[in-house]
Amino acid sequence: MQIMIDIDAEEPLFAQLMAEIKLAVSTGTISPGDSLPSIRQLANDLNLNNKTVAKAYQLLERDKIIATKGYRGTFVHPEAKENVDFDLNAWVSNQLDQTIQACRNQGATDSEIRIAFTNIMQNKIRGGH
Amino acid sequence: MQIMIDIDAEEPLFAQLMAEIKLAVSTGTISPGDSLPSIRQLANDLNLNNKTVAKAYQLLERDKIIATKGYRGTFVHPEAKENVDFDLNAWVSNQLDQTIQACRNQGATDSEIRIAFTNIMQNKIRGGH
DNA sequence: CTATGTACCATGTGAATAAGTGGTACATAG
DNA sequence: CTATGTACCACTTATTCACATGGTACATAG
Repeated sequence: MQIMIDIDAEEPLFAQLMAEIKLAVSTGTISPGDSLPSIRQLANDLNLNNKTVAKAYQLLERDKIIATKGYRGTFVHPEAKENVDFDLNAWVSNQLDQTIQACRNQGATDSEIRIAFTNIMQNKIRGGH
Repeated sequence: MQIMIDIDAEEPLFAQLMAEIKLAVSTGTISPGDSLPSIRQLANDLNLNNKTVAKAYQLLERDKIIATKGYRGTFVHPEAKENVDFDLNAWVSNQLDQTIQACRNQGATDSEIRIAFTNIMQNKIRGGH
């Protein structure tokens, strides 16, 4: 498995790494059960920070592309090949897009939508003021 | 109609003004067909900037609380009393809240939700990278 | 000429956020 | 002791945005 990270790309480093690993899974370069390099090892090889690799690994585990087994290391998830096709971010984008379009159709300003969104994300669903 | 604006309040000035006018409508202080002070006049009386008052007026017109008639001035909308009860911002908040909770339930990170939201608001529903 | 709403231009301020870096520490198990 | 993933802490950098301000200008119609 050879991974190239472009520091100058506008795509975040952790996202690039995620994409590369997903690609490796979908192309069969790595298969379910295969072991992956440790966070520290991969960070060292790619000249990345541990946290950056850890972030990518955490998200990949959430997406059931990989599975960490604590001190035993990290492995490709048994159902990785099925799960690489599901893009959570795309799903989220679709959900949000529908809602936003509905709000716009009701006449809401983008500014108002943004403010409402921010309030919700901060659990400040303020009513009066 | 007496309107008080609190410069030190955390509520934005234009929002305060909107709330005051809505209140005046719902309490009957002003009635459909009544004329409202001009933007410049009200800005002067309340010591606000023209743009701030104009913003409040524009949003109130969108919400069909008031109706501007060009050079003839601004008036309380015929159906103002019915429309003051509908809070577009609250409706937007509800829509967004439901969608966001659904995304969270799918495992999406708040950060991911924010990024997807930002991309959509910028019409950059990027697919690849 | 005056007043209406409206449309541009621009600026400043403050807050929130993403991304990444860095360090320390922990329990686990070989 | 070493290596695993993981959890905290704090910090910098850059971007985006809401809000408010200021000025200029326009067509409209009295």
